[in-house]
Amino acid sequence: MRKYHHGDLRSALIEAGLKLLADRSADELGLREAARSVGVSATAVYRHFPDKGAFLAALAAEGLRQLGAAQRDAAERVGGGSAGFAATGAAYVRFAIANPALFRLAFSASGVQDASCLAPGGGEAPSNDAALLLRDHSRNLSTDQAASRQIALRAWALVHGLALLILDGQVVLDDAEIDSVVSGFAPVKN
Amino acid sequence: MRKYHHGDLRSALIEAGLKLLADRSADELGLREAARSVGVSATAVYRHFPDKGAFLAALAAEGLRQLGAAQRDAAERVGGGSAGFAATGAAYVRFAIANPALFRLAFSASGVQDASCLAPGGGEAPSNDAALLLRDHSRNLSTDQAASRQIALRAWALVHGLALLILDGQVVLDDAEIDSVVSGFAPVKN
DNA sequence: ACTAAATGTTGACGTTGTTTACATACGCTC
DNA sequence: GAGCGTATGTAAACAACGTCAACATTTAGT
Repeated sequence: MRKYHHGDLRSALIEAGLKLLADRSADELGLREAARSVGVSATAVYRHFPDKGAFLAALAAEGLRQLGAAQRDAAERVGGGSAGFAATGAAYVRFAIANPALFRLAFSASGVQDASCLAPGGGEAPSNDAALLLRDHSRNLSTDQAASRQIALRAWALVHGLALLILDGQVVLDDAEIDSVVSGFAPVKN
Repeated sequence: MRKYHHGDLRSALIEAGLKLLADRSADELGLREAARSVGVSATAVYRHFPDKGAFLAALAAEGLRQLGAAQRDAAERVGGGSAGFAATGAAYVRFAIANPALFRLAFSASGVQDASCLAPGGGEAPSNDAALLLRDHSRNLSTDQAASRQIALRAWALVHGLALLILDGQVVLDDAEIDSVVSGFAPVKN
């Protein structure tokens, strides 16, 4: 005997969406499918999200949160510092491998617009842990603003590219090689 | 007075597809839409492609060809060598910016499976110009196979990540800064 | 000229995102 | 507690999509 009102449909949908993203990609994920999997009618979703994009954005936000947490954990496990920086990089790539669809979604253009802490003029404080860790670690490596921006940019681009090349099957790396590629990163004068 | 037979529908569809990818993304691109835009019925497409995936794969292959050509041009324009390597990197990022949907498609997992020249054991000869340029330039920087693989990996990851971060709006860079980030790349001992 | 293959069309099926109109349940005030 | 407004869920419908099956027309080879 199901109740007419679900209780907390919004979170249930998000949880179901995350579960579905384990084997489907984000654009194979259907609104109706998500609704079906929590046992609710297709259009009930629209009481909690204006459209599919908003639903995906919510999933993306959750993905970003999980990524940040994984990175923070990894950095603390090695005692922070510059080893911690490398650890956040490896954690970034491993998170992508472990959650391909969620990772992709978190950084897709339709996702939440503000993973970025790298607007040209320094920008505002990043709103998520992943970006915050990147900014702080980069600042530790150089007090000069332009230099630390370059460091952040290169570090982010490196792990982001590596992650996606692996996800797309363009490149095949074992765990050790991931560490080696990521930690071989070194700030360069320009 | 249109003929019943089109003449060369396959190439016409590909051309139309490329044109459509200028403002739609690859999964917003519809088979029916492509067919419509060359003035042919929806199902005519199936005489030339087994399914939508095959159509997109053909577009991806063309994208990869264009990317390789742009990189080769760029490298030759600066006289090859290690400046040429940097030029291919910048060209990679600029191509992505100029053709976002096509670039994404070219490297999506469903695309042609072999942009990669970076299988673990050296792998086979790459089948496209982009990968070939990467391999050759990396080999010029180190005769040691493992080292040149690392160089290629890092270089590719850097430009790939940078390109996608820019496309996804996670990061905002002007032209000069792209050059600076890309050419600041330096091989590191690990 | 006849036939077989290649190519294009029509119509249909099941799926999707979304809208509109309607139904039910919760929480508030009296 | 009765009544009522709002939050929440449902049902039916629409257009668009990918794809299949059956049919039509054109081309090419004997």
